Amino acid sequence: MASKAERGERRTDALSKERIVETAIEILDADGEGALTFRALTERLSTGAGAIYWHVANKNELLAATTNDVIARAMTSVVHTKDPKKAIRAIGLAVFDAFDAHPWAGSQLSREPWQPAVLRIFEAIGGQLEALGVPQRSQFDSATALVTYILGLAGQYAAGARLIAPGTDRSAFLADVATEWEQFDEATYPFVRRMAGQLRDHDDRAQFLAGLDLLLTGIASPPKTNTTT
Amino acid sequence: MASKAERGERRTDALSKERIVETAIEILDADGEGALTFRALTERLSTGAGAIYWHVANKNELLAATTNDVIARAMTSVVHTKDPKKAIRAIGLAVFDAFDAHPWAGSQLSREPWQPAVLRIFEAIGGQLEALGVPQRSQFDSATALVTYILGLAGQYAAGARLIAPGTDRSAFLADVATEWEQFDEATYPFVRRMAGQLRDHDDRAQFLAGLDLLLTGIASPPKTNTTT
DNA sequence: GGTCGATTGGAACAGCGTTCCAGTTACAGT
DNA sequence: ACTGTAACTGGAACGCTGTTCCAATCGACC
Repeated sequence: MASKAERGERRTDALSKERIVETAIEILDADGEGALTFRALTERLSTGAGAIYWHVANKNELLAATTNDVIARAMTSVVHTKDPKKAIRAIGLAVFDAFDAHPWAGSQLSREPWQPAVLRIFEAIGGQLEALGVPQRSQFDSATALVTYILGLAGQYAAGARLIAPGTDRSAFLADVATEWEQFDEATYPFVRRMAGQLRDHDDRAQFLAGLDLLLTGIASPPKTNTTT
Repeated sequence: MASKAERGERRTDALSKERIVETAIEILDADGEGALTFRALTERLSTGAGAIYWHVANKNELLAATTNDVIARAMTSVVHTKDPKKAIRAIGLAVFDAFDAHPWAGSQLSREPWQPAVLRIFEAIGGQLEALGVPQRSQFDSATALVTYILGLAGQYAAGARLIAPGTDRSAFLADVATEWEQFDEATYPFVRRMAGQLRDHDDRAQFLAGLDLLLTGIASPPKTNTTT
């Protein structure tokens, strides 16, 4: 943080990629994906478009930088544990909470994976698999499945957040959808109808964890030949 | 009033939502997401923007209609099986193959879930859980996890397809990324480095199935609390 | 043949990301 | 102290987008 002030800034209000990214995150958090335009950015930074383009290649790069920032912050907040299952759960929850706080990051990340930040998640999760007893040749599949699940949920969660958007009450919205589900045709949608009740009062975070645990159980299970215990 | 397309259309080249959606899919398949504009659409249909807006509310609705179309077609192609695991695998693969053929649908769907088509997937998968021996109260979590995984992968797969885009060779691209992985810092990315080899010659479809199986194994496992039956 | 709602085609609009460039700033070399 | 230069800035302009608006046309029925 203090590296720039060392050599004396060119100007006190000097522009920098960091300041641009920071401002972009503020706009995204405050008013959502649609609000992040170069015009909004220039106004907020009281500068011109050209100045921003000097620091940032284009909007995609800017978006990537914002999500990277969010994920990186989330990853550093993960507390370390010995128990590998708990560790993976902690990573998943950290990412989940990041997307909860910044839904726009979810939709961005699910559209543009393989950014550095995702590699960090991949690494962090993969590092636990050895301790979980997953054989080497299965680790790639397992890690990928976990990352896919986490990122996939991120995208859907973001979509959900976008759907409820304004001042609408979340539980009221869920209740509406649930009622809708209950009125589907019994013959073609029996399962959906049966699930309406659970949709109404489910908790996203708990559901995310439940799915993650299912995956972990599958991963930790011995390969499906005979179990000699 | 009653039947519009019964006999004698208004004009032989009559516009209709179906014809618009069909043309949109053609454009998307041929030239990708970015190519679908109302200008391209009007030119291809030799009409004006107003005519299209008479049948379609806006671009979002049009996009939703195209993905719905693709998914609906994929779902009808699923062959029925008695074995619930095989049935779920078949559903997953049908969806996967649909996204393989139409990558744009993947990114659209992961951004805008809960469309009718997704509900069809949810229903189809959920209907198998009873046969799998999943207790009622776990079925919601299990079905959601499965749909999340499938849709999440769709989004990432679509992103990957967009990345390789033009005439580039897929395996050459993977090799490049793998080489990149191998050169990461050993101290901070040991796992990523170890996985480089498997990334190089992995098969997306097989990997998808592997993850799905992990999830299925977890779902079919008895709940981990004490079973006092 | 006249009427009227359903449909069409295209011009016009506001807003977007991006490019371009003339101007300004801060320092290095003299 | 002066100047040359490269880093940086601000804003006008461009081409493209989704969308709106409306005058013209179509097809069925009186």
